[in-house]
Amino acid sequence: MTDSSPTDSPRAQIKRQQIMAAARQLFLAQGYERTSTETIRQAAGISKQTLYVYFPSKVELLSAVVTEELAGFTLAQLRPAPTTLSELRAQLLGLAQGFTRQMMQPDALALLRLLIGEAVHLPELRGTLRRAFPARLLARVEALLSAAHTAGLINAPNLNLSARMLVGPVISFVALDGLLSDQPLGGGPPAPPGLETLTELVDLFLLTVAKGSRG
Amino acid sequence: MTDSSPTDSPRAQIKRQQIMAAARQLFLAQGYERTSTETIRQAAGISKQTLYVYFPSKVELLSAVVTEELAGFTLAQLRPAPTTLSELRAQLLGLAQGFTRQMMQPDALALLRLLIGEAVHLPELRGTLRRAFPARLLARVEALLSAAHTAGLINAPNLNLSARMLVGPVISFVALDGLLSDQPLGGGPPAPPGLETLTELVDLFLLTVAKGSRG
DNA sequence: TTCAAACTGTACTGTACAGTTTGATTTTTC
DNA sequence: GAAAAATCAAACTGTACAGTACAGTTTGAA
Repeated sequence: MTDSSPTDSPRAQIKRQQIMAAARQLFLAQGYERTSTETIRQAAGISKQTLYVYFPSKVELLSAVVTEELAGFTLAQLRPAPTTLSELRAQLLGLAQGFTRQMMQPDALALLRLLIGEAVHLPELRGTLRRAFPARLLARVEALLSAAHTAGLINAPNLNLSARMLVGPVISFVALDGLLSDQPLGGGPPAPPGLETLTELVDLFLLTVAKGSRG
Repeated sequence: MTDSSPTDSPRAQIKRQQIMAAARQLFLAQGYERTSTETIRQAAGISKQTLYVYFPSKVELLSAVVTEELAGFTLAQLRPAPTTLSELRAQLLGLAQGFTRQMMQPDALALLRLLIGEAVHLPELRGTLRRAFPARLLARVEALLSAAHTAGLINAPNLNLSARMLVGPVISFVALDGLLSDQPLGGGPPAPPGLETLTELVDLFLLTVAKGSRG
């Protein structure tokens, strides 16, 4: 937003990245309030003045970090609409697997924690919530199911609820095992659900949209 | 824990509650770091000295507040093991409904936000996570399904995953619409899913554990 | 009336922090 | 090699905060 960089030269870009990398690590590890600009400047190896040349305030630095971090999350490639149940199954599995793999990383969980805990109190981050990863997954699955429904593959009168039947269990792994478990911070990442579990989940899910299962 | 109350007289109990009520409101609205002991003391209408007589530190006050708040959440009464599918259905619906009704309250969401955002950084709260509400729901549903399975009502080789198939979608409402939506803070509570939606959800879920649907 | 517990207000300690100012020094660019 | 841009260190401003010290006041029961 407020681009107070000295120039937009490659040089300046690099410095920006250098500052953001340092800030990123600290914000994710300690949270926003517990991280001081002094610590950030030390970690970035620059003077305080330079920091404020590149970012007008601490909160704008956070905003830049979070925005970039969020942009790093990707959902599995959008593929052509499925024409068979087996294609649908494969696409759903791909989405579920890609999501959990990325999300169960310590950094991803820390980012989510940061967003959930701080965004309410920081207007600068408010809009970021809408673009948050789990919400994007729900939209994507809903679109996929809609296509499958149009193609006559499945039976789903309530698309949003059906999407939640798949996305919900996936989120439950992240939320319960990732966000709400009390493992010590250094104690390695929480174990993500295995591929077999996700396959089993997708198959259970397909039962709920199978043709003929309801009116 | 550290009980530094002047006495355990009813009088002291009341004062404790009075302080905790003020702190509760502030912590939930603003978060831990953004709430000062000075503000708490003002809201409680007492002197700073008194506050520190009843609670040895700010973080212990938070801990007391969170612990009490969490104790206020209840799951639907434990009922006798279901003997018919229709009983199972009713019990599942009761759990899902009770959970969402409580959880979609602004205060409940704020507490969850506080737990997720702060507990990692405050050893005093770490253990509280294990007792957090959503995790309790999963355990309860799993136990219920186990009983139903023993009674021969359902088919569920993977009890934990099956429980997640119900709990996950319920959590998805809280997580996506409650925690990760960016509605302005004063803008009323997020709309909880209606009873029809939850009924539909339970029925979809039952398809995944219906006898005969898989080996 | 006395006594003890609870409470008050105020001032204070020590610390931490975001952001600014200054004036000098380095680095880049032409 | 000079002008311009970027960076630096360090001191400083103003504020905020957790927790303590203190000296005096209220309250309620014996």
